[in-house]
Amino acid sequence: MSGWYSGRMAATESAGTARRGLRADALRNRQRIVEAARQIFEEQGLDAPLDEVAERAGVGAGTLYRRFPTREDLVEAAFEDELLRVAAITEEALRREDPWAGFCMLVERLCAAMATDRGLSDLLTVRLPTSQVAATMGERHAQALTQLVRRAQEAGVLREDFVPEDIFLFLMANAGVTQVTRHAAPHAWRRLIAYLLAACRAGHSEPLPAAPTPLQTERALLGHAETKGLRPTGRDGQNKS
Amino acid sequence: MSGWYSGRMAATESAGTARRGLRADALRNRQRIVEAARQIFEEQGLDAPLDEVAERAGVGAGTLYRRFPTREDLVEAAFEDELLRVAAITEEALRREDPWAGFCMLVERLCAAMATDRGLSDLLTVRLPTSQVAATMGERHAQALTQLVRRAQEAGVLREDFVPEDIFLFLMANAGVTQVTRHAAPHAWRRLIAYLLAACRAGHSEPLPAAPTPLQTERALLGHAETKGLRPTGRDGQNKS
DNA sequence: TACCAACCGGACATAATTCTCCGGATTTCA
DNA sequence: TGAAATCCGGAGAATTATGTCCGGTTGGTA
Repeated sequence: MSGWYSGRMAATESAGTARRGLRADALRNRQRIVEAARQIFEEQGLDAPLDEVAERAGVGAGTLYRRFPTREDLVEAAFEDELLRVAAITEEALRREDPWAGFCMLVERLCAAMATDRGLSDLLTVRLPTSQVAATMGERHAQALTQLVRRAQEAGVLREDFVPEDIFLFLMANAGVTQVTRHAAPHAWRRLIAYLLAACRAGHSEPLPAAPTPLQTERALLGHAETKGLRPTGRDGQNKS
Repeated sequence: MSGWYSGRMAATESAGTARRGLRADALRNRQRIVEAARQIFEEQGLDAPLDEVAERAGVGAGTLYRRFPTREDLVEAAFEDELLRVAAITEEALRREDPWAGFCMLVERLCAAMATDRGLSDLLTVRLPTSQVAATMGERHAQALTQLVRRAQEAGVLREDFVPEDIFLFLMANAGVTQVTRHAAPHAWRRLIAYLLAACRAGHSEPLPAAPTPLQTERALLGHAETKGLRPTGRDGQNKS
């Protein structure tokens, strides 16, 4: 949103489409498209119709497809800075002195980011490996992640059989919860994570965040069903055959 | 598959479409459609194209839509017996003497059923409240569920702040994991559930099932992305603009 | 200022899915 | 057996999303 294109990255050119040599109006439109995509993806997930992105950006569909030939190109451009921010979480967690606090921080911050951004949620689970950005980011952080886990285990606060891949397991679980509860019980995922962190800890068990009420649960499921593809089916009367 | 239509249910008529008074060929086709739907839904989830159901059933699209005007009608008919089987799990768990074993059995069996049946997974999370069957089944078992939880808590083996709604939380999390890992790491969900059960228990922590290897994790994500909407995009060469 | 290359945008072709219509075939019952 | 009620099935209209094409416009440069 702020400095999504900083000059130092010009060499990397990770977004798949050349940025240099663009005419002024082309560059302007590119920015508007990326910003619109970021919003739409955050609201609707990575499967959102691209025409809607073009509309919000105020450009024609042709402009969008010319600049970003595939959906993946657009996804990469839209989440470039967001992924950097996510990546920074691991390093920030490593800077914490308390190994357990660092570990919890990683899980909680990752899940929190996914809870507020459907696109990011898709990106970190379903689509992770199809994205070039994610690949490089994953490389860059697999090491930090392993380090964070090992440090907590050596401190004796994390169970020995925990493996770094479990983080992804947790992210998938988190995605499953947020996908359904996002609107009616936006904090349900915190309870899931609290359970999982309690299970990771060698011993102990801390009080859980409030559970969603039955009403919240019901509305979570209902609301999500309405949001997804379950429209009134278009049929008005019975067929009189 | 075997006795999905037992005469004693004729009074209930829960499937939304009348079954009595159907001509012989109509009834035959109805059965074939329901069986085909059960298979397709199990393989592809509840959003599978209905034409595919018609094709596998060996009937025309018109026949399918005449018998089941909405997708929900077909879903209900297809999962009628499956839901009864799921419902029986709770009662079976209650018949176990050990409260903790009963509780674990409930969670594990529910999740196992979801892991092998995409349609059931959808039904128990995303679409649960839109289904009439699920509503009645939910009524019937909310009580047994509460009883199972309370029993375990009174025995001192289940943490006091666990609530029956947490079961749904676990199911959503399980759905999130199985959705992604179904093909490449079909047992990843067991590890998640083991974590969650460990967290539920008041104290203790048992060894976890094997974690998915990095290769499995990668293939899980890749395979799932291929299966879902990420086809080759239809474009072959670069656009030469 | 004037020209050309680059770019814009919407109309259009394509594809997938849902749902309907109706001529023709089949079953049932007298 | 024969007629009438019922049902079948595929063609096709409507909808939604994707990706392309081309006439017209704009920005940059001489």
